Amino acid sequence: MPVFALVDCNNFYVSCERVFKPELEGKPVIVLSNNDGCAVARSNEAKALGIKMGVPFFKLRHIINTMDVHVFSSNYALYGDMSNRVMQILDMFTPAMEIYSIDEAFLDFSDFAFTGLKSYAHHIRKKIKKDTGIPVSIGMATSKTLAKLANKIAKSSLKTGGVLDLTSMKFQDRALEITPVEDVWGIGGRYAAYLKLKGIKTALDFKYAATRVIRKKMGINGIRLQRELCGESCYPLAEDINTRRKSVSASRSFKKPVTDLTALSQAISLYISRGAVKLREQNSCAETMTVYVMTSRFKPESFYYNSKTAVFPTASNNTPELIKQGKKILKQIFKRNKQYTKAGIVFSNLVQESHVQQDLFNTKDTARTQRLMETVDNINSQMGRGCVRSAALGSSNKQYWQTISNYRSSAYTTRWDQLLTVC
DNA sequence: TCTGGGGTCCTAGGACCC
DNA sequence: TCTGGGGTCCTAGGACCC
Repeated sequence: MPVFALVDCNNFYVSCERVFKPELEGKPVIVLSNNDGCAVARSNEAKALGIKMGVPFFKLRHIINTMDVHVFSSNYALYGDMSNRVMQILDMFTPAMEIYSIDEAFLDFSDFAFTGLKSYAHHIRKKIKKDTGIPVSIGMATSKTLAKLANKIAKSSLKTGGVLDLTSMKFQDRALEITPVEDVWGIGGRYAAYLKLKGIKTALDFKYAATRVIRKKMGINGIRLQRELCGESCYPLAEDINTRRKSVSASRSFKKPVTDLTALSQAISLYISRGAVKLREQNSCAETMTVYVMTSRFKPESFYYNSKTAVFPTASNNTPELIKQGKKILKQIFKRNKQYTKAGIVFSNLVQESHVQQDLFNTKDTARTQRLMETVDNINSQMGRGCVRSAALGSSNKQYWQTISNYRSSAYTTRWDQLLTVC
């Protein structure tokens, strides 16, 4: 029988900031999303003040000022690097693991013949805290969904000491009983509302609910979820999940609404060039590209969204070529007199660079443009993103459609000029 | 005034073909 | 008056995750 351990960093972004500012320990701290838009990470003290996940920053101003909440813009260079450190340590403790997100990983504990899973998990926990400064919680069970659930309880209940082993049937139903149905991995707000109407309020209710009811609304995944809660594994460990994505996207909300095509065109060109870098990093080419623009969804009376997808005769990851196509699409979906607040692109139907079907009628020198892209990527990775860029992005570094981050901490671990100084 | 970004999977429905 | 049916492919949209 498989055994999964889910290791999840506690309030990860906040914990990363605290590693370099230990004086913030015990104080309310939040980290904002891109554009300083919403609270996306909160310390326990901030949670205790009632600051909810995803609440817009402007609605928090009052509580932040009166309760002395410390605020950070998100600093992905720092979090990405801290994440790598944690994952490297985890890798030493398991034959196989799946890095599920920036702050969590599933470890394969299936073949561990000994029964001391709990003390092993405590050991891992201590090691990570000592070597990186990041606190983690660990949940163990025979399915990923149950491991998730165990982790959640380990995190919130002090007496677990940050570790909960749910591999034995004995405690499973008790754990499900105290878990609201919306806290089950895979059940969001919409499903939870439906389930509650049907009298399904806890994870335990869900486990024993009529399959027909689940199936009707949630499809095949609902059935799998039900089995997972019974301890039967339906989602195997996926290794190397990050090495080759199935789609790559880039988008941003603007500082201020944008109305003219030129500015939108520059923004779209920037997202395409960022997306194309990601494609080249994983040696992929895209067969299709979707471009979309939208106005604020908080003004439903004037809301406008439009998108269009182009299919290329030859899959590509060539920035200038993609920008050319992107501009064409943008012209087709652009509508005048609209207050655009966000735009983006999605590359999908990705194929391996080496497997790209060449277009018979394509007479362009692909080897040459490929070398050019490599050179540009090399310069930018050494000199900083955007050092060499397409003219389509516009000349100014401070475009008004660019984004805000007023509370950014230093890139302590990835830039020499921002290393922490110890006096 | 100010409301994130990047992913995944599934399903319904339309177009097309035989 | 009667007006096929099934398979496949594609896309848009909906749901979820962190």
